[in-house]
Amino acid sequence: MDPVTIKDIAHALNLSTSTVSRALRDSYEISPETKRLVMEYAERLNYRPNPIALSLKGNSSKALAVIVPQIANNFFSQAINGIEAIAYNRGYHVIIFQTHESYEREVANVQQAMARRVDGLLLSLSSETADVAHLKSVISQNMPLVLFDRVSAELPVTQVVADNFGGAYAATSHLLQTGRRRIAHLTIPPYLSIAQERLAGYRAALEQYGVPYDESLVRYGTFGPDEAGTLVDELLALSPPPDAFFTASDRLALGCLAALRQRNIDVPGQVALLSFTNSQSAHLLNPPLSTVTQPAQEIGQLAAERLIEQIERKSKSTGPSTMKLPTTLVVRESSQPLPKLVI
Amino acid sequence: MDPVTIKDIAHALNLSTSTVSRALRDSYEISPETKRLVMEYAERLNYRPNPIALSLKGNSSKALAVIVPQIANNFFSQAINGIEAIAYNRGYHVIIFQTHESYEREVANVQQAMARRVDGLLLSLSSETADVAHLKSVISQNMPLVLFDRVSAELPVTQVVADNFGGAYAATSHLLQTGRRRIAHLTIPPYLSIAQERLAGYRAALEQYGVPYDESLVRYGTFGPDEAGTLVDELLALSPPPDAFFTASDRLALGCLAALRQRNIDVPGQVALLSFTNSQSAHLLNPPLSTVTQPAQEIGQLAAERLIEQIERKSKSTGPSTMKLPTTLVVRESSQPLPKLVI
DNA sequence: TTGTAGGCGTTATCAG
DNA sequence: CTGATAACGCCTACAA
Repeated sequence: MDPVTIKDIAHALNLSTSTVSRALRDSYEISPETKRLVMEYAERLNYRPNPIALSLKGNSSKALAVIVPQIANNFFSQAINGIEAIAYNRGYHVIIFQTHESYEREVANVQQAMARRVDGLLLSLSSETADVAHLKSVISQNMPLVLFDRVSAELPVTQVVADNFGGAYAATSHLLQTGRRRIAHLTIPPYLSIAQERLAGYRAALEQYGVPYDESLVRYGTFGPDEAGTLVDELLALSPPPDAFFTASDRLALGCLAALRQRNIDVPGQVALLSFTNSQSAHLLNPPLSTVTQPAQEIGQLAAERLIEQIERKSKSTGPSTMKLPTTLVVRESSQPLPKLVI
Repeated sequence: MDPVTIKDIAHALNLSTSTVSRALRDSYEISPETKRLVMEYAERLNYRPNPIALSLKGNSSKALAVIVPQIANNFFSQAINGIEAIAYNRGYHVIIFQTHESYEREVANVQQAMARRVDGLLLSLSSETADVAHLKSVISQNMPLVLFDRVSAELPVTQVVADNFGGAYAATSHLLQTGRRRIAHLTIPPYLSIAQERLAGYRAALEQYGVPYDESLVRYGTFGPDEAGTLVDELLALSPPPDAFFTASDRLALGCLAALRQRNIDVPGQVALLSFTNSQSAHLLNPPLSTVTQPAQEIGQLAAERLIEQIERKSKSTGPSTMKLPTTLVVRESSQPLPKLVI
């Protein structure tokens, strides 16, 4: 019960493989009669061209590689959702790789994807990645590449990100407007572009409000298990302690909230909490979590669209560009104005 | 800067392609000297065999298809995480397809995967899928297939699921033990194996406690947006209204909680809420959500392992079997005993 | 020990 | 209009 090939059809119909091939592609040089014959027979046998043979021939595999740190993460799973939707519509398949935040794994995955002869690469950097030589090599081999979310300014490629600066600025401003002055920033490893941009937005807002930047209020997580507890403790030990937390991810937000609750810190009475997050249940938490939301699915879609464009018209007409999608600040109870102002 | 091929190496070294091929595979019939030469040169040029050519030749693509209803779903993204981990270790790649709960899309995806000549299929049925002819055809073509989570008894293949009956039984028993008697069951479409098993567990527990089964307390969602609100309203309109909700998914649990809260229903005072869920923040909700958790990642891992076994020793030594992984009931505040017993 | 030839499924080129 | 042939990259009889 092996798959039907053109050869099978040719044999059965006493035609040559080239005639059958042309008939199937509805070539103008084939007689209507023969076309009909071939088409019908192919239909009956449920003929499907072998995409592997096509790839080998045409140098196009109709497959995209998606390389992300973690699939089991609200942001990335939503982004992949967007990518898959676009890819499917354009006839591409999506091959998934996880780096598990490891640089080595990222390099290995990129090589594997190249070896697979994918038509293009969508990538979000691991938190360990400081050196992007492996991606420069990808570019020098003319492999279409689009970065999303965690990008690198060193790479002259199209990049799709959320407006992290704007989101962090809005978040911090909101906290300042509601009377907070000692705003801790709990964030992800500093190599990451998004960490830098969020930090910049945070600092810009502080400056705008004349609040001096205090380095000791900024802490970097490392994706370790239960790290939020430690960081929260360190911050609470400061004097004066923070009156607000601005966290940079789902994980940190939930970890931070759990830690605060466990230590019987009143949120938002003692400290407010506001986070970058794509968690579906932010509004159901106690207290509801104010958030800056990234349009994860749209980022995935846009990145996939740009990649496919790049693949299909290999003309370098449009150079690399960075596309920023707006984030959404949603204020929920947890960051409402302080009853009595601190300072 | 095209990828290096065996031919390139052969040319450069004045050897034939077959010699190079054999040298690279470390064949015994090649002189150590030649081997060294070839190996070193290949190394320098960073030669990588073209997997597409290998596939075309060998009939093995080293790729697995994973077909799920939705990637952006805690359960599935965790399961895929497990799948990818195993696949990566065994040298397989993972190609992702989403059915978006559509039967047609599922059929199309299965065909695409077959056309891609993947080595095996991991699938979780869409909620619309009543007819599994497309999968019988997969089996009849000798394509390795493993179902997980949403399975079908009609198919003689290996299936990996959580103990849905046991989980539902434990959940319902817990609610009964804490004094609830009118337990509503808000669940997913009835075609799904997991819906049936959960319903069976629910009924078994009721029977065990001598509480008559009331069909009007069971409602089926359809993955529509904001459907929980309607269902909750219908249930609350019953007389007597339910004193507990047992929901079958993340989505339903969060939707239900939001609806209850919006209607100012005290949870767990008026109604308790307990759910099948893989949400990472169940313990942070207000009130903390008691849950039955499926070992999503382990299900993915086990399914991938079984599939790869099946692929690699094509011997049909081990027939199809159904593997049930235990679920975990975690009781949190929301289903604590009722202060005053309802009856 | 190495080389030659054929084939995996398809398409493109060139002849009839 | 249709057919033979070569090629994509690799492997494997079979020859030498």
